[in-house]
Amino acid sequence: MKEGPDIALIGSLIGDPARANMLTALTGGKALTATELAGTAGITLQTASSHLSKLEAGGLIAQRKQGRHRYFTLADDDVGLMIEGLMGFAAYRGFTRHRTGPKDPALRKARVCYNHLAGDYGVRMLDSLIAEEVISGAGDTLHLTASGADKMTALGIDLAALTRSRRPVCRTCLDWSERRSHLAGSLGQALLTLFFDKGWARREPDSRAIRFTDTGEMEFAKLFPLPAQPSIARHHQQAVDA
Amino acid sequence: MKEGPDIALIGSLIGDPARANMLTALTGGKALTATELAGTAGITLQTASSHLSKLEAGGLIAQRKQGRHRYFTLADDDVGLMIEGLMGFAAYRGFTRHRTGPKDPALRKARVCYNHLAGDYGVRMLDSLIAEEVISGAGDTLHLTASGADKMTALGIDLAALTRSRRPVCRTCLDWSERRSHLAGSLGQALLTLFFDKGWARREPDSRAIRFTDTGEMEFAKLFPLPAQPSIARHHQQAVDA
DNA sequence: TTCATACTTCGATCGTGATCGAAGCATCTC
DNA sequence: GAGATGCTTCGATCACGATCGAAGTATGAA
Repeated sequence: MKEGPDIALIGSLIGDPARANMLTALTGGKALTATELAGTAGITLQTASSHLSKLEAGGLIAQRKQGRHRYFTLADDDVGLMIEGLMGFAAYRGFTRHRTGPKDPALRKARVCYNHLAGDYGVRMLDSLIAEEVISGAGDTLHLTASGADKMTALGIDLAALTRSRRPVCRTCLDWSERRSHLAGSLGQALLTLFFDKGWARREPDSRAIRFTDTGEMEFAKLFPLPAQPSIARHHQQAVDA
Repeated sequence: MKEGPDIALIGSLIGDPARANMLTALTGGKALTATELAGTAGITLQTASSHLSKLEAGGLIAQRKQGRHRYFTLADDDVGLMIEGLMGFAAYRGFTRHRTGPKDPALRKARVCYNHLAGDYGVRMLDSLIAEEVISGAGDTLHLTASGADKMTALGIDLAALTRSRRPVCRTCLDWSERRSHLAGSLGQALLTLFFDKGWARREPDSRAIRFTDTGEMEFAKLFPLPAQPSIARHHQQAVDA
């Protein structure tokens, strides 16, 4: 017995409601202060401080001092993917937090997943990128094609900078609302940043939801057309049925 | 705040060491009795019973009465994938359970992941299946090709039976030791069953490890040849580096 | 310097949940 | 039937950890 890695440690870190709320908030991608996190979790600053030090000791979050503030973020992409994965599992089981709020449709349409685009739009974007052969790959191994690299450069994305880091350029991330993959990795991050920079989309205040502007919707539809007759329809159906 | 699904519930279920041990044991795929699970977790039968009812209420496990025994299994494939995913995260963070046991190399080579093959051999098998165009697909959407269906049928796999169920035929499952995907879904299960039925491999007693026989090794290498010059080498490197 | 803000540490309280003994129920064997 | 085995339920204990008040430290503002 006692085989394999220890999942109880991570489970217990996530298992506390206050910590889970903080982690969920941090999945929004913005760096938050201890006071802000205490507010979202509904606890005092002292208690929050205790939780935050535990999360940091567990390697789930990182902090950055800036003046008299301490900004907390998720430790890295992996933590974001792991939490988004758990959310997918929980959502599928119906473990929603009591009422599904009014913001729910907006979250399902488009939201921030740590640092990249998730929700219906996120899944559509990856589908389109694959259909247009910007990205190719089988299984979980994705990579940019030569023509895809040209397209991304034309969009104004500095591919050299992306490949310079040690992070993977293209990764899949399981979407909790769609139960299909969207694009993560440094390219996924760069694309979301592009949307913000071009003014095509902006974050809803105090939410993970992303609202596209009218021109943003148009440009998105133009850049990421849906395949007319998706060859993956059969599998998609299975994924929904499963 | 309070957006999205509730991950604290699942976290707290997994967060208890006794429950985590039971779930890990059940990831071996075999149905286990309450007494056996109590043994692996190192607790009395009464305590185990309490934990098991909680896990069942949370939808993570299912039980099946058989005479005076109650056999427990993971509720479905999704639970297995979720736990294997957490293990991958935990292993990568170095959250191993104190000493990495002597069985560790065997586990990394080949093991049962709920109902399909995992470890180095599992990853190699999926790589080969994709390289040989038995399975195709981009991102996380995998499906059998026409020629692949013929090959599987020739092996003695009843594809009609696989597609009859509502489960997906091909799925990816993140491997905690390799940090890459292997094949899950009903086809993944059917292939592992085939190895056992043909006598090519057998389970180590009281372990998730799988030991291939000499002929099993040969047949496996013949059936699932490695691509000579893997086109995915670049991405693989990234995944390892990340 | 003085005050305010942001956060941590200490210490005490308190509740929840893990644990196990004992008793009860179901099923199989003889 | 009697006895044994497998498991659940009840009840009590007990420890750990979540919580917050109070005090202490660091940084910025006046």
